Amino acid sequence: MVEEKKISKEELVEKMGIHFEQSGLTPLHGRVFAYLLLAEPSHKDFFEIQEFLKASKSAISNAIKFLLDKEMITYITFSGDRRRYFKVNLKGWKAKMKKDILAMSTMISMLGEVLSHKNVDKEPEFVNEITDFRNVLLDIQNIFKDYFKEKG
Amino acid sequence: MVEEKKISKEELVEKMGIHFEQSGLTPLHGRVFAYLLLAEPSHKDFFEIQEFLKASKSAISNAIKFLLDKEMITYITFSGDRRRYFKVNLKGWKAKMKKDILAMSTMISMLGEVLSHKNVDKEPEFVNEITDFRNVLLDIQNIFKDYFKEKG
DNA sequence: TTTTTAGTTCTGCAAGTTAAGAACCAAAAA
DNA sequence: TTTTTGGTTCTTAACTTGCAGAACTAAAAA
Repeated sequence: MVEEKKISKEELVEKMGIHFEQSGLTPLHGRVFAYLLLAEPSHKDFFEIQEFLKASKSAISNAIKFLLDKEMITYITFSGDRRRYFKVNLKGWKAKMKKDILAMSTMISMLGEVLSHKNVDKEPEFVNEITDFRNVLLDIQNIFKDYFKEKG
Repeated sequence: MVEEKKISKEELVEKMGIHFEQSGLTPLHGRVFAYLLLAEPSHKDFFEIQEFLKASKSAISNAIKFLLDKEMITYITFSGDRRRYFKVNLKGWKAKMKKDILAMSTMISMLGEVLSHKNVDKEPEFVNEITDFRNVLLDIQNIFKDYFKEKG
């Protein structure tokens, strides 16, 4: 049975690129990451990335620099070959996600400060709503802590 | 015992504003929301917001429009008073957060497409890593679904 | 009717961002 | 030593954003 690949690599890179863009990367950074996710073999050199994405060297260089810095990609090398071969770093990506999720703690502590500024007697319903919301965040945070404790 | 409020309202608005900015709002949109979170009473009119934040009418108008559209705030009115009094909408905020979290499903389905493009025989370890990562996302999504099913 | 209030919408600009192009550089090859 | 390879860094153009200011509008007050 021949497998049908409904959507081309190019199209999928664009589509995923848009998603990464929406989650904070620049269009090109997103496309570089998407390209590497789809790459077969999973490691590609500078020129292959540049050629596929038809972008300038400087843009590719900066994208690689950025993604390396965020630990969303790493690279491997082969002896007798000066080029670096870049590939997605799933561990780094996961760590980043974990960090983003746990950034919730900032919100939790800020809501704590908000509550400490409130006069409970004045608008008890509103104070309760904030408290409840903060408790939801605390619940979620604990669920995650448990999950990450168990599953890394 | 007299309560000491360590940090001023102004400072807290700036601090929270920066946090909201980092999570996608513009600086001013973030500050308006932060101001309303701290407001006592919890509803403030256009001019009070403008005065506190020292911003232009148009900027405040657009911030309010934006936050209303995202359902992060609502307003109440009082008979014989034409002004609208804006206040944070905790239900709407929570709903937005929930929606943002469940936007993860886009990533899950994209990784599904990535996997369908992969030749499993070629780099089984990498395919497994992606599969594992996708499963983590699925786990997290389910944890949220369960939590929200139980606790609203 | 005119004026004031409570905003909204339009216009414009300063600041920031994205990516291109060219100049540059270090290591390896010739 | 010179040239090529594999990039990085600097500069710049095009575009986007965030917000101010001014013009505008509809409802209420005078």
